[in-house]
Amino acid sequence: MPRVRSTRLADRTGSEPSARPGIVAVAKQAKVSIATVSRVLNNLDTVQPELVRRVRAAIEQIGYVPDVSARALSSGRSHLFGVIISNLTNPFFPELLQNFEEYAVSLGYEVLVASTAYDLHRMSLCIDRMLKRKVDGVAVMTFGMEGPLLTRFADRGVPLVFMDRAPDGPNMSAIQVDYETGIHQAVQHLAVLGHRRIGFVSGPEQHASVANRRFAVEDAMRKIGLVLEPELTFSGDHSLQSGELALAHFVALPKPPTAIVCSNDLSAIGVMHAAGSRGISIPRDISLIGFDGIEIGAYMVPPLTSVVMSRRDIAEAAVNALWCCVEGKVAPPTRVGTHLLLRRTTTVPMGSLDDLSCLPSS
Amino acid sequence: MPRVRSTRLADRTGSEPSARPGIVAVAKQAKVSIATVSRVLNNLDTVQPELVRRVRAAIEQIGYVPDVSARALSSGRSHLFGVIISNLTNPFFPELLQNFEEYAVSLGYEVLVASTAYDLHRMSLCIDRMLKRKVDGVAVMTFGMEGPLLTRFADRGVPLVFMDRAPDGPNMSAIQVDYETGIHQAVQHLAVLGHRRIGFVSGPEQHASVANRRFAVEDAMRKIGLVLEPELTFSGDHSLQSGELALAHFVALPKPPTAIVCSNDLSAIGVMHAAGSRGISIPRDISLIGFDGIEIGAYMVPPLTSVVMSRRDIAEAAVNALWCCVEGKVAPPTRVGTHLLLRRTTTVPMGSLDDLSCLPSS
DNA sequence: GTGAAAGCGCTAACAT
DNA sequence: ATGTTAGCGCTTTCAC
Repeated sequence: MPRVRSTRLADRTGSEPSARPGIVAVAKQAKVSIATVSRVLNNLDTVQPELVRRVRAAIEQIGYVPDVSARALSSGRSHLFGVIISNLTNPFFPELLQNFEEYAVSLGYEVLVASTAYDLHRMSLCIDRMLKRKVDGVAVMTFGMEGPLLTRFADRGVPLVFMDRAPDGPNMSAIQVDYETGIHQAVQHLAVLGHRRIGFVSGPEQHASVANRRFAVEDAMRKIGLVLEPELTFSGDHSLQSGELALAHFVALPKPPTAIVCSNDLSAIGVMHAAGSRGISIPRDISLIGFDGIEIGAYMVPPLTSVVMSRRDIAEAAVNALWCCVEGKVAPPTRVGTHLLLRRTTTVPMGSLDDLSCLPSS
Repeated sequence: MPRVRSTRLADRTGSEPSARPGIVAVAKQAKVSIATVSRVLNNLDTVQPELVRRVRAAIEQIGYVPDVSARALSSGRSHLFGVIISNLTNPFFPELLQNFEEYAVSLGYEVLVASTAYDLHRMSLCIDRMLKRKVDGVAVMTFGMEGPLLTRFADRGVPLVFMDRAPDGPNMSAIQVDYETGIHQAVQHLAVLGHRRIGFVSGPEQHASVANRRFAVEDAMRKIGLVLEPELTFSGDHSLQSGELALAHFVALPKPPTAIVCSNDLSAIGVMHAAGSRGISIPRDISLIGFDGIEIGAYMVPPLTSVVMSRRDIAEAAVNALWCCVEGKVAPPTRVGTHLLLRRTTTVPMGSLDDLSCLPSS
């Protein structure tokens, strides 16, 4: 006995919304079987051009839109990519997401965003959400997705892409980022200006992509005969607040650094803010370099010098890795570059300026 | 003849991912019918407690996760809410989205984000995407969704929620924002400081929520005997860049304003930046008030005074309106408040300071 | 190359 | 209160 499903919809709207035409309607209109329509929809080049034309015309004519749920149910693929990030309010992520969305959509996918706020429970919930929606792949842009949590994905064979380092596994891939180049440029730049006491504000180092930034800084300093002093290293969490704390820590030191490198722009902005409210001038008193190259950095006063990492490149690499996995193709290894973007938060260190200004009077 | 669908998955992963248990497995395990399982899943309180317990236990035991596609296909509801915004890179939207997501998820919904970049073609695409995924409702947080575009939603009976003003229709609702309070406070504050020439940087006024801000400014000024001069009104687009242009415009005037109110924080930050690069001091030379109260505003140097509008309230009102529509309930009318958040970008106007400083020497 | 038909895993009508 | 069963709109096998 036939059910009258459309009643529900009609009830909701008051006016009768035209019942959405299905694949059957298209088939009828084009005088072909639904199988053929399906083939055309999926570009299975085993259909005669004439039939393709007729089907296309029919689709156009009756305004047919395929039903994603039905397709997902029967094909097992949701055409959904998940993105797990820590926090949307760090401008880096929206910028990343914007690109991710654009590229994913161009490939016929939608994006499901979930933010963890670094909270283990919320992380677990995020995974549930992704699993429930049967995402075809997930880009994990936060840390803490190890061990037991990860196996939930692995068990279902969900492809995963990470930053920098992926756990072992058949469906795991990683986006390689070349931190060295940009960070070496940054450290070099400071050294050339005359800085020797360089401080570093780190982020949540559980995340490989964050730890690697510190390694790159240490490495760059070592290469020019400097060391990253433990007291000049502040462990933050990439938030504005942690930047403030970092500055407070540094200026309380007997010998504060003359320059600070931050693991991300948000902390750098925090440093600027804290400096401003203490009457410490950036860059006159302390030079500052951030990391990420977020747009708003250019609008700080003074504009923030930063090591730029292309959101677009990362987003596209991530989508691509996922897409390749789904399609059974091998994702080409990607390496995303970084480079120093000079703006106005660096200058020669305090001391050297004093020396210069002393010359005339000596 | 039985198909062996799982082969595909197995092929993908190499190792055999345990076939996902379905509702049948749960029913078998709990020794009830699938209908009962379905009832438990949907909390249809017509099931005996004992059976509920058994079903819950079975679900737990075999790690059952309902299949959303199947559920969507058969129930006609996707449990997906769409959010259409102009641009993710304006910090206001991520902050809004974060709250939207949290609340929607707590109600069992996922969020599909689409950004239009104010581009008509992309807008149309956004609607296609939403329709294709059969979202149960859409929050439209950008302008340009009028007429023909909107009817695409209306035809399908998709509930819509807007800011400030909703088109007529059975499934349309609007979040009322009380701009007056906050903006009156802002204008009042400037007036009390002594400002008379107050400039206004507007946004894309096609959007009611933007136009209303201008009205509120005009209204507030009128109430204290001032008028918003046409030459002191700059029409921007809420971007950082348009803030820069605005400042350039204002300072080129024979009599520049002594204070500027911006339609959003991003433009205000643009104004600050442009001022900084011209050696114009905020607030000494020009006082500045933004709108939105985005987090980063507090980290500007000096911290940006702004009219705050709660992202949480707006997000929750939006989700709630949509949810009520879907559930056939009547959404209670919401009114979101605004208020002035004093930080450090306002002070007495230049002239009055001069007067004071002249006193001793006269 | 094309069509007929069997499910995909649920929900909801109907029968009990 | 619980079970039985017919679809939801597709994809995909299999037969032609």
